[in-house]
Amino acid sequence: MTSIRPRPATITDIAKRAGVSTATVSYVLNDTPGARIPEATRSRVRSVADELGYVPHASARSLRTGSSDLVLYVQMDVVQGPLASRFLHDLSRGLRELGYTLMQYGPERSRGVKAARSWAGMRPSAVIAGDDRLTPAGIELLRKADIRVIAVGTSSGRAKELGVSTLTMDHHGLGEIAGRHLVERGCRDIASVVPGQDVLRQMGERRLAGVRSGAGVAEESGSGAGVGSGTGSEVTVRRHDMDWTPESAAELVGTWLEEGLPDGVFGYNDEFSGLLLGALVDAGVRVPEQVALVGADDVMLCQMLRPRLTSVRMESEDPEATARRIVDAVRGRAEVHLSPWTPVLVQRET
Amino acid sequence: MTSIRPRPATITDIAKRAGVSTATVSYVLNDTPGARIPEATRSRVRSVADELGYVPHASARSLRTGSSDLVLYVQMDVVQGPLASRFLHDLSRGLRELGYTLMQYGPERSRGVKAARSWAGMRPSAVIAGDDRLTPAGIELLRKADIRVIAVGTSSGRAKELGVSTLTMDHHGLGEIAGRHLVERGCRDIASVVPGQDVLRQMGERRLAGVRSGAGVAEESGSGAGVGSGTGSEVTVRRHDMDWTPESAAELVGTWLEEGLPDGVFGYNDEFSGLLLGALVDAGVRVPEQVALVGADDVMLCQMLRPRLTSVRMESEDPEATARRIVDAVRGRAEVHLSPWTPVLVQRET
DNA sequence: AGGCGTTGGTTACGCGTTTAAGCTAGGTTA
DNA sequence: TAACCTAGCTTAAACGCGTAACCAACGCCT
Repeated sequence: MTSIRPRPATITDIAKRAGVSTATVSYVLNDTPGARIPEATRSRVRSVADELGYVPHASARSLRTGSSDLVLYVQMDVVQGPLASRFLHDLSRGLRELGYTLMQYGPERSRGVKAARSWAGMRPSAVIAGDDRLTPAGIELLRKADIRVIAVGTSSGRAKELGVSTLTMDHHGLGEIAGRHLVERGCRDIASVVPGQDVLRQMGERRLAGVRSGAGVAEESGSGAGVGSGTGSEVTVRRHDMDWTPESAAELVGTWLEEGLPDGVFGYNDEFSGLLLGALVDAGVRVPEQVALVGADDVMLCQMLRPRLTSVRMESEDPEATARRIVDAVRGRAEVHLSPWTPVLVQRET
Repeated sequence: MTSIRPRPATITDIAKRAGVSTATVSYVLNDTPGARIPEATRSRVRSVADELGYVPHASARSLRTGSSDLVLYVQMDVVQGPLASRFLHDLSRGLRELGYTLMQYGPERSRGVKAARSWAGMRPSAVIAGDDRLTPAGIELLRKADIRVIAVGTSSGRAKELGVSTLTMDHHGLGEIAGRHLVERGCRDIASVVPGQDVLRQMGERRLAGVRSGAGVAEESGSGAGVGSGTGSEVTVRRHDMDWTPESAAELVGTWLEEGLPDGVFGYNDEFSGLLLGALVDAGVRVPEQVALVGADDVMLCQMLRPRLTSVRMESEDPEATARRIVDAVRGRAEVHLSPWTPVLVQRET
């Protein structure tokens, strides 16, 4: 009370005041099994601790025990939107139940060894990060510090080889669903959008590949033609770059009007698709009569647009089970490789 | 190398290997001013540190120095969406430049003393949290631990009295802009939407009050009538609850069709407005001819909808300055009370 | 030769916590 | 009576780091 600088209470303070040693305080406050402390002492210590507003010093504890309860989630763009927040929520709960604390770090712009070093500094039990932030050297550094690594990304390929746990999203499968749907709907000239932006581009490429595969078009057929599976008629899938702006959407639609309108569009995303839908309506194109449109993620936006947007949603069959598996990886029990979401078509009006 | 459990290198390891004392290593690695170490020794120490993959133990350091570089941002629903992420980005950068590390904690469900205790455990320099998570007792606990508190919320009232820094959003002013705009546009029967959901409701109430004020209607005029400012004709503002679902939007529009269509709607939000727009179009209502619609936040969604959604956007005049002020609060230099966003109307087609 | 300033370090301690090991008083057993 | 338990503590040693205080050796001046 009289001290100028308020110094938080320590177990030493409690010990003095309760007339016991610090060890006793520690035993009481941690309910250490095997410690023989009579109830009278216990309650005395506890009430003093309460009175002093004691709160244990996490740093000191982790310094002593050598391990922290911290799990670092390095913010990334790989998994985003409602899916990410749902996932984060489940994960956070699962970890908390096991005594871990999930902390989000970022937005992070550094990568590789430099990033790994800054993560390792806080000696977390595990790091969950986008695989674009991880390099072999960085992973090695973390492993040496006995920190588990979980790489999140589009493809588990590289990370898997490095022996870290992975969490992937099946963008290819998502694209396949969209491609197949469009072909079944009768589309023969499909346009697939790839975002120009850095991180999204990779995912766009994978989704594009998926659309091709779903539409029964050979991988490398650029803007060429392939044979539609089953139907026998020709299906083409062309790739188009677009930025996340209304102007870019209008420009792309302009290009289509010149070069010939596709009859089916996979907009990469609900958001990209929303912009495209607006631009198409502006151009007087009737959706879905002239152009069918499929988005992805199934966000609320789909239900705001008229016509309502058809979308491919990533469904998690059992979020809790996923969280549990990740917790396993965090504890170092196992190296897990998960891809816990299944793409499902949500058909609406476009 | 031969150790089973990989133990991260410490300065002691480096010291041994470089043939110097730990003090020297510390001096070198921290570039301690005033320490007289010749370049030869410096580089030797550094290379050994590199070789061993040394990374300083954040806990040990903060234990020693008594202060951590950690700033805790407790996730909340009060400030959300694109505004929040932009803000977080600026803040994170500003803090990093000053040597702080911003960490997001949450989603947090506990509150009061219990929450404060768990935050205090990691001895951060400051905690930034929604004011709905803070109680006087919790704030007191944090203050005793010499941790700065920044309360984020709709109204700085309560928190200000408790002597913590505040960061508020002028929801009332936002509503005012919307209300004034609708009246100027000729609307006389205005409907203002308030979300049913917990956290959003408070903000909805404030925005509603703003709409009333902007429309020149007395505060407590429920669904009664007031005198339009300047025009002399009567303006009414009615309040409507709605959930964030398409069904709820349709229901509300249904109510309007029965009770009489308003000629102006403030949808609380772009998202709520988007749902309403869809429902209105479904009902054959022409927007904006029959009903003018104003959202808020000015997210990309506005440019996807047709007609394009008019919105009130919160503009930050100087994000960096804001970040700097907050950093001041974090350092304990000053108790700041900020409301760094100005509502601005972005007129589009609705 | 003695005093002094500078260079290049080292020693020693404390931060708050956990935990293995020891110690004491009283009771039980041989 | 001595040896031996056991309950109920206490002592002391870490953990990794920062830093004030100290120290030896050397060059230089008087």
